[in-house]
Amino acid sequence: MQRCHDYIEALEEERRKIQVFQRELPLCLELVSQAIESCRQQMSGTTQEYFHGQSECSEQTSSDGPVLEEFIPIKKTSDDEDEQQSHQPNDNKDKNNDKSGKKSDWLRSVQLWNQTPDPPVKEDTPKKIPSMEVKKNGGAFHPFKRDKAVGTNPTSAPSAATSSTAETATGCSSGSRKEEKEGQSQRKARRCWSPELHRRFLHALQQLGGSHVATPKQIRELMKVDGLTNDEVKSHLQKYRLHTRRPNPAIQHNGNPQAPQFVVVGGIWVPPPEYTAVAATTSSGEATGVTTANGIYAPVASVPPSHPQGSTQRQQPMKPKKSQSEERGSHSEGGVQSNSPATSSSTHTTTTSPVF
DNA sequence: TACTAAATAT
DNA sequence: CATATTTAGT
Repeated sequence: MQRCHDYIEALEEERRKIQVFQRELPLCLELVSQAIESCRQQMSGTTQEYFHGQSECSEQTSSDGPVLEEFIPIKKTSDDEDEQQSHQPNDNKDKNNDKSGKKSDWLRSVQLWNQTPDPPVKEDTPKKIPSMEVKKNGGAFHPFKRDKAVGTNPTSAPSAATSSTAETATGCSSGSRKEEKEGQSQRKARRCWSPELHRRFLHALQQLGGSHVATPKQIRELMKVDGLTNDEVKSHLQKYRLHTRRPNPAIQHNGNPQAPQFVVVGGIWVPPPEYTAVAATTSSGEATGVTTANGIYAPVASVPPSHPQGSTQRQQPMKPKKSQSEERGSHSEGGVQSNSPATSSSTHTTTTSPVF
């Protein structure tokens, strides 16, 4: 008897632990519960020949078991995640009498956990509904409000400012108009990359050794701008890389050797070779000479060779995937960059950075 | 309409 | 994390 009792306690202890992982181990939890229950019954009715058949006993009978009240019938209705915690499969209200249904219930619930949260419910989809009916109610009414998880964040007020200069809202054309609607799609308000912000971005980039080795997360951390998210940085980085890579095919040569002493190669985007300075620390170099640690606008002094393409990035040819992190160590960019094919017969490429 | 920037999906 | 696609603002 005593042993049994201890056993039960031990099991309960286990169950407590498992409970934390209900989602992951639903069956485990269930089995332990049943085991406990079975033991209890057996004990209580030592004499009583209760035949608990297949462990199906209901717990409630005696149910001194504190347990299971966490059953929440649950239905996935609410989109809120997590609520499902307890999800005990058997909401056995009927227990004994019908053993058949049970098993299937379990399975069903298990699946739910895995995915497809709420097949049944029509609306209320947690996130984006692919499309479908979307737009139609242009605001008519959306009974269900879609709270925005992240929402609240400061975003709207550009302020943020992070220390130092308050990065005036600048740029962003048109004043702030944030429709507070909130009713529907809730697309995050666009973040405007003010010059200040971009400057920080560049700075971070520089510290990290170039747009191709820097990762969004690192960048964000270096920028130290509060409300900024990885996704925003990521997106900006993407754009940056894009711009920087193809400064502009057209211009060069075109015939006007004369006047334009400088061409706008790409404004801020094209800060090709710098980084080197910093790179010193870590090496690399990759970018030929052109020191210019410069800040943002780097007048790329001629340097025909490097030019847009050659220098900064080009590694594209092969290795399309995975790889990239390590790099930096040395790699002076195997070949490439060097030569300066005629391409730029061009004369000078001085950049001027227009505004941003 | 063509393009760009930023958000979001893969 | 890298890219692709979508949604807006010009």
